[in-house]
Amino acid sequence: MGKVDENKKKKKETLFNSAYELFTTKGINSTAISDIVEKAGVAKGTFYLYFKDKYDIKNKLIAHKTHELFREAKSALDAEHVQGLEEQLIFIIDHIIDTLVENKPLLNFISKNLVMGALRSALLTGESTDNDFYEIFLRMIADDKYEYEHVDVMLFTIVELAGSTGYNSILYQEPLPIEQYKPFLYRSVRLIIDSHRL
Amino acid sequence: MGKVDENKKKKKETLFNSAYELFTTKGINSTAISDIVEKAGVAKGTFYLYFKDKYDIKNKLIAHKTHELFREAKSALDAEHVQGLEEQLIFIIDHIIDTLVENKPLLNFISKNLVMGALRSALLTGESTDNDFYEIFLRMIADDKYEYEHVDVMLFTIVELAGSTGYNSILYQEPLPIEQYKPFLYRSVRLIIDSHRL
Amino acid sequence: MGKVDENKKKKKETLFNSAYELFTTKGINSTAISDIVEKAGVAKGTFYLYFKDKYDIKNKLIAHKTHELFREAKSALDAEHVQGLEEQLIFIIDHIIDTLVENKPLLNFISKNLVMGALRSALLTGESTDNDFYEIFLRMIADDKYEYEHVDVMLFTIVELAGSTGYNSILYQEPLPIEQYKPFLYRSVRLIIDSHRL
Amino acid sequence: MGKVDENKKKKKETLFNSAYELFTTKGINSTAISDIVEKAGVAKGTFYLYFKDKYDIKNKLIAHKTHELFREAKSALDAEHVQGLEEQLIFIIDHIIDTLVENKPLLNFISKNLVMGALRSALLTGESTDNDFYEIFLRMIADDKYEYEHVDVMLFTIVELAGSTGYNSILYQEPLPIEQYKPFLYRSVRLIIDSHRL
DNA sequence: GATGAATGAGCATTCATTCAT
DNA sequence: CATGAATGAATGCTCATTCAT
Repeated sequence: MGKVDENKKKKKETLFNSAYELFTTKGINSTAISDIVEKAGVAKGTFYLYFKDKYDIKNKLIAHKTHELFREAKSALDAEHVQGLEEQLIFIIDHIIDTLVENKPLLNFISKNLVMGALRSALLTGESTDNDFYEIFLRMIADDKYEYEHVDVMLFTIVELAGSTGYNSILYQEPLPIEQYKPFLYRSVRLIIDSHRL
Repeated sequence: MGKVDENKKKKKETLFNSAYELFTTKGINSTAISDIVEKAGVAKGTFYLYFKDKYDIKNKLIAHKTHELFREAKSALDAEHVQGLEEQLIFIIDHIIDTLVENKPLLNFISKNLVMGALRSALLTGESTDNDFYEIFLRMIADDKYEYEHVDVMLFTIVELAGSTGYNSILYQEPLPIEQYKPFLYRSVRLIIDSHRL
Repeated sequence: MGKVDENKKKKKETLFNSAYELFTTKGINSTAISDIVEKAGVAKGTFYLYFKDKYDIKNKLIAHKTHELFREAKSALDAEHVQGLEEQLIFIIDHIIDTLVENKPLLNFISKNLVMGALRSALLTGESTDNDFYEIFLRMIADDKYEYEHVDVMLFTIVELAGSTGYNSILYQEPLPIEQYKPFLYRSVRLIIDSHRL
Repeated sequence: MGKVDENKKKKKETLFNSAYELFTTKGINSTAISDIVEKAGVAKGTFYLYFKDKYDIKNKLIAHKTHELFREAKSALDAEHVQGLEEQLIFIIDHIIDTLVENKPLLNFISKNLVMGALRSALLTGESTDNDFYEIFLRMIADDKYEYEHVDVMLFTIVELAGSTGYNSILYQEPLPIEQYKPFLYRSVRLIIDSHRL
């Protein structure tokens, strides 16, 4: 990669990071492009060299951050030796929840976009195939000792349930703080998995 | 109610309706207060006599519309003679889903705000107590022949699950069109209810 | 007219005058709306209360100024007792040329828009019918002792010829200064009129 | 001409053609230099190696296109054996009108600049002397069997008249479509020529 | 209460021009 | 010669909010 291309990538990343910081602290609506470029230390026009508008960078950020979240959870899972699909899926959910508990601005940012974003992220980012988490999930399911039917429905239901309840529980402690809600959530997740077992 | 008060209420309602129509067709971000007042046929200053700003009217609209949704579902439930908590809750969910299938702009508008909005709506609207659907749900549970523990957690989990999956299924037909997804959703709902039965 | 309406009309006129001054001195392309409002001493938003954009005010200005030019020429004609269509038309042309010689910025501004603008100005301004110069010309022709055919073609040809040659002669002294070119122009005008006489 | 010079000329021509295409389709004001270079497939900086700015290329284009128009008309005239100045001048006007009828974007572009542009084009382009149409016209006049006075005034008047009326008649069909207006125009042209005959 | 003219800060976006490579 | 990334001034336009009537 030439020096110019290196520089370009660096500029884009700086804009990316600046936007993320501002979106999570001030909110998207209150963040002006002039804020982003000022923080990034580049000229206003430069922003438009890399992104179409504020919503372009927002979408790319959400996809990127969601991706990161799953990638980290999967790495952690691979480091341990968790047996059984139920335990594996709950491990991933638990890891993501713990990460978001520590990073509420991030939770607030990706908010309820998490779910569909996650499963579609490969599409959005256009990144390499080994990042396709949907594929990873399917492989995990296939490797389990049990057989499952309607796996896409199963995954969808679990992810939506965890995402939606986790969001409220973490941010508002309603109806319970997340640590107290976890047992209920994981029980429901297990029930849903069981119900798809052949 | 005096003629003046009547007139006042009417103006407020006109603004309410105009805002709703614009929010659902143009989106909230693209709707200006000047659009709302123009459609409502009142002067710009008048808006500020009734609402603080665009987000004030937005929140009140969401609460109002959510309320309406539950009220209609409850009325329909009362018209039939559905026995058993499972059947009753599923009836309500089913009714709301069917309503939203026919009214996608509304779904899009209340979107994922539905859930918390619903349970908190009494707070937001400050309306009369007999509209408190949380109370209504509690009574339904109390009237069932079984006993339940952690009813608030149970309701929360069900509502979040139904809201989150229903939203995607209706609007994007993912992972399945809503009619095909319903059996899976209702099975999960039943499992969650069962797991809270003493 | 209420005080408010009076004020509105005054604001619009101030914007009109400021725009005209700037357009004629700096040119249209180099005149920003912020220049106009600054000169007019009003806020930027006020401009958009009265005009759609820069080109809206430009078109209205051209129509207005062209109108004025013809109105003044006609008034001068009526003050004298000029006999015969040829003499009358040449009087009007001569009066307009003399006015523009004294006001080159105006000539430069309306430039070649003069002609069509003039004959269509009633349409553009939507002003009262007695300003319709096309009608006035037709009446002048009808009142002449001779009969004419294809009067619309005759007027069009004369006006285009006078406008086009006058513009160059006044502004660039090419091929001759206007005072030296006038005899040639008026001879051509007479020939064209004669050729339409029955 | 060396290969480098050839390449240079080619680049300049590509920019020229791209600019013309854009000016005629999008208009000059709406055409950015970045549009021109993109269409030409050269880098932005390259533009500035050949032209000062947008208006530089515009002026050169007008002169070039006008030139072409006259050159083609003269070629066509030479191919036929038209006798008499009147017939010759009308032949040229007629040829140019017919060309512009088929190419309205071009007419729109050179618009009313045609006239002065034509007579001054030798100056603007700085091209070789045998392209000087003014000289060509003078020779045509000298070769006629009649003698003329004030030939510069005569040419100027004819060219302005034809340019100005033709523009409106072709583009707006006002006051008549060009084919119906032609007899009137040519009659006026003949009258003007006659009036300069000694 | 109701109006709507006026405001002017605020913002997105464009684009001619430069200059290091 | 040619490039094209970077610049940042310039500008059109929006819109929430105010306030005199």
